[in-house]
Amino acid sequence: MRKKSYHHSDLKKALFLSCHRLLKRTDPEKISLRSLADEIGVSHAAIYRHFKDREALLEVMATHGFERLAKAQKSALMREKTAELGFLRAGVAYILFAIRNPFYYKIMFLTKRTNPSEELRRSRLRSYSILVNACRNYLAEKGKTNDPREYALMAWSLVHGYSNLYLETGFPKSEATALNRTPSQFAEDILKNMMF
Amino acid sequence: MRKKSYHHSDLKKALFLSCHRLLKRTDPEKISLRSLADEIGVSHAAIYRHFKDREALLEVMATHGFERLAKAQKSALMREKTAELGFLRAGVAYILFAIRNPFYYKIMFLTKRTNPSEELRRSRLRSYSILVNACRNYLAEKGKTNDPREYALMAWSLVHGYSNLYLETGFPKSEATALNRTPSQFAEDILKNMMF
DNA sequence: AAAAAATGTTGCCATTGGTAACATAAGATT
DNA sequence: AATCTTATGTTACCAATGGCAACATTTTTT
Repeated sequence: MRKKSYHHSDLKKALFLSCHRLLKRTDPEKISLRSLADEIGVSHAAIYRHFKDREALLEVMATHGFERLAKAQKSALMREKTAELGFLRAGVAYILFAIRNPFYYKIMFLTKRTNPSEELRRSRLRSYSILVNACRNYLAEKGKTNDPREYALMAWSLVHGYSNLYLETGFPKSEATALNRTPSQFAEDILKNMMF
Repeated sequence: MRKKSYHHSDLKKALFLSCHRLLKRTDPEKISLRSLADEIGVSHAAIYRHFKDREALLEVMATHGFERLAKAQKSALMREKTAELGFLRAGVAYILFAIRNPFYYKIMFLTKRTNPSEELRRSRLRSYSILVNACRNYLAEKGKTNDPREYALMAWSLVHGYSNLYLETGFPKSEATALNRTPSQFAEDILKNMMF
């Protein structure tokens, strides 16, 4: 296997993986196409053969983030027997994902994508529909008459807001420790409070 | 009054005002020091006599944003007679502020300030303490036994999350119109749902 | 084998945040 | 009033960045 073949075997995937690795510890704002290219050992302009521009690459990463989130929520849901517990766990899973993947979370939400691709919108919607479903089941199980869409949006707002406040202000964290709990226990309490 | 005096009379205030005007219609990411300087008719380097760097200027604007938000919340609170209604209105006022001042809201929250100044932290905290207070009053009025800090954080998460989702995904907006309501009516319903 | 398409490279550009060296105005000190 | 000091501008420069164009080298099609 030649070291210096003119053509990289699969630059697109290499870029994805490299970006993935960076997003584990780096603010997306600080990821430059040039540093990426350097790391891979390719010229910066090569990137444009695979992504229209910087934004396009970040969008792909955001889409991947939504897929990972959906997976985490689904597995949390399925681990529980009752719809009620499943709904609760899915909410906690959302928050845990945000806390554990702050930079992924940031490209998913905290950066406005002016013209989101079809794929990004789909993956975002899929993640939402998991929630709405869990919500519907929970409401049915409890015989509650709330509008599921309204209730789902409320739940989403709650976990999303908590996550954002955690990441951007650190407030939920300090409040949780002040009350002798972990942030995720605290989040669970808040979710329960909303539910009952 | 000479047009071209070497010294601008109050460049710091001019920068603030110019930035304020821009933030009404421009994404903070796209505000460059040079465009600001151009607009005012001053060289870009002059800015550094008044602000350490770009971040310092944005921080001042963020602080101002928190002051405006606190004002809006306070006036909403005082307009109502019962603690319950006041709490509700303050929440709606929060969301309205975000919706009406998307770019201010963004510099306040959606951009991580790695080393927030003392002033920024204070103004942020003041806005939070208004909420906690309203919350405490509401709980007392209703004879509820919830921990006010937990309840306040829940409420904050809710309105913050709703605002973010509105600004970043447009979801609350489309859901609201789908259910034949305005976003703020919808938000009010969600808040009520949380409260009762 | 020749043509075409895909994928990389180098070189360039404009924009940006930031710094240094210099210029001028305004105040303070004598 | 003359001079020194400080505040506040200016110009000139730098390095990093996203992006584009023109060119180079493979790979694929025909």
